[in-house]
Amino acid sequence: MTTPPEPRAIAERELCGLVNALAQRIAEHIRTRAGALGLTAAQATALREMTGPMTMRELAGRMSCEPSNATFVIDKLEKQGLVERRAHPTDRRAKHLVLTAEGGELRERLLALLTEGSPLAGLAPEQQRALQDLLEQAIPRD
Amino acid sequence: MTTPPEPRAIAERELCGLVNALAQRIAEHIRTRAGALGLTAAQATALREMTGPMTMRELAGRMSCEPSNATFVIDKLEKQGLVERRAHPTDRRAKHLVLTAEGGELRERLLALLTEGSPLAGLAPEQQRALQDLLEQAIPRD
DNA sequence: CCAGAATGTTTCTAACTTGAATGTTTCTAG
DNA sequence: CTAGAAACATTCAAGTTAGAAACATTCTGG
Repeated sequence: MTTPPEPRAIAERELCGLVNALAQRIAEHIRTRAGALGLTAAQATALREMTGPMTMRELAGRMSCEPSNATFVIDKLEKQGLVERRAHPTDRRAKHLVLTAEGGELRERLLALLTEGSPLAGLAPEQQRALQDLLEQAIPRD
Repeated sequence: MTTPPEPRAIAERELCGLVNALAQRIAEHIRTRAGALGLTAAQATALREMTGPMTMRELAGRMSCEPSNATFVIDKLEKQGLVERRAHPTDRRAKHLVLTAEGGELRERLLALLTEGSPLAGLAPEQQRALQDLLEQAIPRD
């Protein structure tokens, strides 16, 4: 009587737990690999997402974190000489983040480390594609 | 030339980002709903996972966090009179976590809040099932 | 042109999380 | 039995995160 069996909601809760569990596994994987390069997990994630010049806000979006946190992380990377904050070409409010030569090189090494022993290795390629489709549908368009 | 096109690895990286993005959405959803009840996200997650009496370590596993963090979170819930730390029936090293009457009541209200407006609402029931299958396969058995 | 709203970034604080070290209890091999 | 290894929980210190407040710049409607 206290629990009107609502299997729909229960399944959704379990699903939330699973998503979080996998995210944690991924985070831990990144932590260990990044540690081998003297980076924290957040720094590695930032480096991973730096596919090209971008703004602080864009990086924060890619990292799924708050802009204030991106500031904190980029501070560290800049201090290590891996990233530069340049003036944005068209918007003086914004900063243009650019990888230094050293940063680009470290990024390549990081990406190589991250691909081996991935937490997603348990899924076949077409399953990964299916997972990607589902996740993209679950996440509302920006 | 700097990037020998490795589409397989690139797709895996994108997937990691998507998993993390969804986990963040779920966390934010929990944060806001929990806030309405005077709980933090971690406290709400703990309450959500308290499906019955369990040990500290088991709760940590369900929350996908370290045991030391579970100690911290349960401290707060206990101080609010929502959970009790009792002696474990068979193992004197372990604690037996039990919801108080008040805790059980608040848990029901929380679960009701969490189900409405879920970040997973964008998926049809059979898609949620498919997602669950994929995640369970991706996460290695305990 | 101008005032106000909106946006990009940073600062600051409070809270959260991890990881290592510690104390207690249980298990196991000799 | 009993000594050492292993497991449960906690404490503590250090690092990470979100959120609100503040500053500078850009956008928009009058």
